[in-house]
Amino acid sequence: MEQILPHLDSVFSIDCVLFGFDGKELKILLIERNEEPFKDWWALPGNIVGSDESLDQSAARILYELTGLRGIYMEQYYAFGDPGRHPQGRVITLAYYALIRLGGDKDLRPVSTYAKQANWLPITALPKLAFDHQKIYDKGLEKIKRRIKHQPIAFELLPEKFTLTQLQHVYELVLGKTLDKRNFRKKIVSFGVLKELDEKQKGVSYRAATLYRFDKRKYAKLFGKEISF
Amino acid sequence: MEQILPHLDSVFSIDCVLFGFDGKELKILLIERNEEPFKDWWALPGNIVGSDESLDQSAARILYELTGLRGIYMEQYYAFGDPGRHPQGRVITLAYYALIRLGGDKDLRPVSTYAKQANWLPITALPKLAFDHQKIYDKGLEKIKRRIKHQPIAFELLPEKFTLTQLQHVYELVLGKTLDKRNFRKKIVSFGVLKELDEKQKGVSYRAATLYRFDKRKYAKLFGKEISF
DNA sequence: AATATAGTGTGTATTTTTTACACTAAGTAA
DNA sequence: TTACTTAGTGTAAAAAATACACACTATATT
Repeated sequence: MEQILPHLDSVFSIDCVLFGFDGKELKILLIERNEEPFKDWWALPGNIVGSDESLDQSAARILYELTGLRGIYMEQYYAFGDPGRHPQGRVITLAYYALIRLGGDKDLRPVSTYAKQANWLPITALPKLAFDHQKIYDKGLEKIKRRIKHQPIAFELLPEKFTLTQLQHVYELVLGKTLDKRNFRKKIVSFGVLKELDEKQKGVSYRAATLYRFDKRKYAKLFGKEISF
Repeated sequence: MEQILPHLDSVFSIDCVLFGFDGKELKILLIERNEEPFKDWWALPGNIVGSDESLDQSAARILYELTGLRGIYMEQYYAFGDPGRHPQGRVITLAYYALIRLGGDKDLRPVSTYAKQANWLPITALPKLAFDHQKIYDKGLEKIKRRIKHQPIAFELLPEKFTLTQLQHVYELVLGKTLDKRNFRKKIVSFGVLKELDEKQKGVSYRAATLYRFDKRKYAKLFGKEISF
């Protein structure tokens, strides 16, 4: 988002693609703009980088202001700076993606005045986006597709305790293809970063699945080894 | 590089890690600063982004000013913006790497006044670098290590016609490990992006090797398929 | 002409990884 | 007790990765 346009040569902002998973769908958080340009359009949340904060801090602040969440996994992935990308002047923006597990829509905080509303929208049915935000989103999705194959980031979209089926579901949604159940389980277990718990899924009307947890200590020991899907 | 510091809230620059290969070693281009801060230190070449140029254009211009070269493969890879990274104020910098084949040091142009000299230095013996440029370089090397495994970028470091041994040499230098000759050739040929020429290496005092060329058309046909080393 | 030198170019067997594929077990609800 | 729904498991075949050594060829040297 780039509403504040002081008369400087250039403005430096951060835009965020916040991916959320509610157990069913992969969604991103969009805000409906209440100001020109692109009034009434949907846009990625973003803001100007403060003068005393690091880039990562700035991204975390933007996310916090919108969702009230802290400690979320975020990663910088690309800078967009075409001279024409903002109709009112030069705005260079740095894109971050974040991965968030959604427990209902309660995560949403009141939103600042420049937005009418903020909403989690499924990535399978996104509206037209303001500015070059479609490009920013596309590149973000591409990045997490690539990264989920090599880094243990899928867990960031799930609750602390999860079933293997849920984990597979995340992979399938991000990669955009179905995976074989037996092969998936074989592989994910062979990485040795999961801890099997003495606990079962609850509240389901069928056989309850075993719960697992991502084991950071085991993962730390693998340092250097490549994970690959 | 960040010499110009107008009294703005923040300054936005680009720094470049220019990787060059001379047939023997992998080198990067560094400049020796002639101004405070970090006077007499070696630093990555860089400059302020102009108000009417895109980020890629800006990076290309910086490279051109220093080397006289155009049409070089460059890629943006990370933004560095810690509040303390520049002693005189807030400077956010976007890092690019470039891959260049060196044909002797003739590529070097006269250098602007803020630098005493510019030099290609082997990456195996780099001096201490100004600002946070060591961090920027480290991340750049990491990036090309990763990218050379999946994208056909090694050719950018070689002349148009090259031998398989030269190509292997590039991979070994970038990856920092030796590769098996037979397996390397088997694999690289199986990708199907090389065109074998009716031409041999010249001027060597031993059996001349066959020359190859990177075949962009064949590569275009592979779109979507993953290359992997 | 013979020899030394230095890098080119090639094949196969073994191991590891990836893929394809289908049924039984367990728990809940009616 | 039966129907329903998802959990959980193994094996065989194919593909990919690895390990490994020697003969060939062009030139330079004597």
